[in-house]
Amino acid sequence: MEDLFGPVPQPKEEASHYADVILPVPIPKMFSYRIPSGMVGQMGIGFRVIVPFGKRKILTGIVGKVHQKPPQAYEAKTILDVLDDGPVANPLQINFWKWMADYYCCHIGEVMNAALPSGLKISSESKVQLHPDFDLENPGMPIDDREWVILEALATEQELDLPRCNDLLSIKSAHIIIKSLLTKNAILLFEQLKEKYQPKTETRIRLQLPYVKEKTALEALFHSLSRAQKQEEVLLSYLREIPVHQNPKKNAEGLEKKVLLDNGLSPSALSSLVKKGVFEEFKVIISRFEGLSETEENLELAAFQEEAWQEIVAQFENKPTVLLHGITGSGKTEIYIKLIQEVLANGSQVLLLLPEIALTTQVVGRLQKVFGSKMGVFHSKYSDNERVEVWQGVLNGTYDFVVGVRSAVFLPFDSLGLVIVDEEHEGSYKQFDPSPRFHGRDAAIMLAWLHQSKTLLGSATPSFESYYNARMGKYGLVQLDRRYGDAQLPKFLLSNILVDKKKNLFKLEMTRLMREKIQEALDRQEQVLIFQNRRGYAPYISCEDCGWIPECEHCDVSLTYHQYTEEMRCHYCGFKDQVPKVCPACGGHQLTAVGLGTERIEENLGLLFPEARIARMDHDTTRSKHGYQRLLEEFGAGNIDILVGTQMISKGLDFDRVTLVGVMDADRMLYFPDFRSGERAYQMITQVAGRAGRRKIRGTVILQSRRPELPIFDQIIKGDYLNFYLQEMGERKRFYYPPFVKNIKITTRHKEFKIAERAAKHLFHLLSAIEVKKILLGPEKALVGKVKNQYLFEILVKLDRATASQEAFKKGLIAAIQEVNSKKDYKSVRYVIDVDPN
DNA sequence: AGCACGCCGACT
DNA sequence: GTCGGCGTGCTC
Repeated sequence: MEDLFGPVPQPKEEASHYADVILPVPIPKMFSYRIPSGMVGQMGIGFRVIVPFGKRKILTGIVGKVHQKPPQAYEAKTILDVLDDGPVANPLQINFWKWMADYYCCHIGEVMNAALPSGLKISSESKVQLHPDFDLENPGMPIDDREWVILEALATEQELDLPRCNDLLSIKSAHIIIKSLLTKNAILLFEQLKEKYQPKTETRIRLQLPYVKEKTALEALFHSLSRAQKQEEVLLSYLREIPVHQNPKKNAEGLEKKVLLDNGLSPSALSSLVKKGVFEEFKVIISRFEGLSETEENLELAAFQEEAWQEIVAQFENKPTVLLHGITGSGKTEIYIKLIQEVLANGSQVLLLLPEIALTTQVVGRLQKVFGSKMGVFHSKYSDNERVEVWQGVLNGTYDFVVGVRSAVFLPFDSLGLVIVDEEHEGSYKQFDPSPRFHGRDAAIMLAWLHQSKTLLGSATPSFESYYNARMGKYGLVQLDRRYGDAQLPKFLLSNILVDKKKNLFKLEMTRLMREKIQEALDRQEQVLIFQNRRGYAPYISCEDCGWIPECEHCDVSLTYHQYTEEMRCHYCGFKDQVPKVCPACGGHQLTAVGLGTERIEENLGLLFPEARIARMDHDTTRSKHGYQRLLEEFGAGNIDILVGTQMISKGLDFDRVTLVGVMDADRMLYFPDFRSGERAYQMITQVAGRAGRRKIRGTVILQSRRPELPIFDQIIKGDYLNFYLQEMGERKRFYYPPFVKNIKITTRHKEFKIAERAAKHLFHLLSAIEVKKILLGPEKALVGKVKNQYLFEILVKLDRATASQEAFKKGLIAAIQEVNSKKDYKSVRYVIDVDPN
């Protein structure tokens, strides 16, 4: 503070500074710590700090606020250390975290946990060592046998971590013994902090300076090596790669050890040369990502794309969010590229979100050709170290443009100019399990808003929420209804399962039409995609005599039969069991698989088309990091004739030779007990149909159905999204479904049915007293009423779309949960709040 | 969420 | 008697 007379003299006792620190614990507040005076200038919002927490824990947190108000109710502990020279997160990110915690009713620590790659978190490990004043020969107090075990180990090993102590004593927790030794002043406990992120290094070799500077030294060296043939070979080989005298600079950079030894040289000869001081071994930090250079120069937009692009730019003038509704194959990617190039040229950053499955595909390769090494990829299959490198790449400006999955919204952007959410309607944008249960698209819109920038949503089949916002004028709307290169939309054929069944033409789950069309495609050497949104062999096994169905021991669901591994698995908790030989209920021998999964379709196809090469793409065949990529390459190379798959095959596959797409059970998706089932079915079928005939030949799509007369099929076939939307919206309005209301789902969870139920009822009662316009449904046993031995009850709340009433309700909700939780019967009940559930 | 503390039953 | 089971409360 300054006045006319210059700086105000500092008071004698300097005011203490405090930092409110975000810690990775699920407690809904920040924690205030005192900042040591020497540290004040070295830190601020977004810095990582190390703080003591509780009795013996040390945590890393991020400073969320700096102030000078000492806390009233307690004595603040002191920050132990600042970890970096600069902030790892900027103030804008912290605001983003706060918004997310508020909107999704979770704790800011949980948001931080999700946001930081775990490589940026620091783990603390407690270790013990002998107390320097302690005399092993003369302890001066009674030491029992188990204590001696620890002390003797410490005499030889200097220090021990806690798991090691447990091992030594073969007990689960040694802490009682450790505590006793501590009080006897026999040992000391200390914390060792470990940075998890390890930069990737490579070992390089270079010639020591004397041999570079003076030719005579090198000559003398060769002379002395005349009797060591292997070493001479190494030296010669090195000099062949790096002519040190012509190019001493290159010697300074050295040669990668692996490359040198790849020439079939002896590693031991090299190491003796290193020992002699001829070569020097050193390590350099390298990037985990290969630098790729741009290979594609200019892209040409078709006239209709150019038009759409101009319209998007124009709409951004007065709307922060624009929805690009473009049919499959209309070339949305090209439009994205042009927009991205423009924003990057202005010096701003761009984030492109893709659903998880779309990220591994051709889209990324395509973008890489255009943007090269300026583009970062943020993938869910990346290791922590790789994630940290993308994070730091954004921080230091290596990556101005990132393509990533939903968690890429947490990267440390400081000047976003544009956020694009492709396949905006995809349900997988919503994080479901660990909190924060956020929607990638909605978070992206918020993020863009915080950066004062724009969001483009792209989809062939927009979510009703976005379409509604666009039609109401809240978002801009741009339509693209032509395919690139004027490829034709596929021809749809509805095939009636029931009719074929009657005529006995329904064989191995396929109608005659389906079988004929597949055969025709095979005859023409074209490729076929078969879609069934269910993995495994069959949803369940059933006893033909008594109807018994195997169920999971821990969850309220039947077990899915996987033929390949010959076992039954629970898709909720992963429980596995062997298939019983006889029915445990009646002793019957007729156990048969009921229903249809991808595995069974694969098998059926093998029987019907024995000469065809068939492969399957689902969660089970693509579990490994490159499984997906490999299948795609095989398919692209034409080594596969028929590919069977789940939704995985509906995303981003763009292959010329696919002319037929078969949907095994088009009705299945319509019967989910969920208000979105119609929307989902439309999106799914349209999406997978879009894989057919993306080039010259017109593709064909066959939908097998039991009820082909349903209007939704006609709408899908005509591509009449608007009519489908309007019709469904009538229902949504009548029954108060989103987007007319905002949903919040609250689940209570307890290992006892009655307690979970009663807690839910109690909560329901408290919620109904909140003075906000709302509809409360429940509490009801969840659709899957038991998961992992915990019973689940759900309450569904429908709220007005107005932000104010949502905020008021959420406040009341948190208070209500706290009140229920304070009752001693319900202490161990867990609550899950899901805002905008899927 | 961890983790300590504290109060109970099943054993060397 | 002790070990270790889990219910309860706290974390700046």
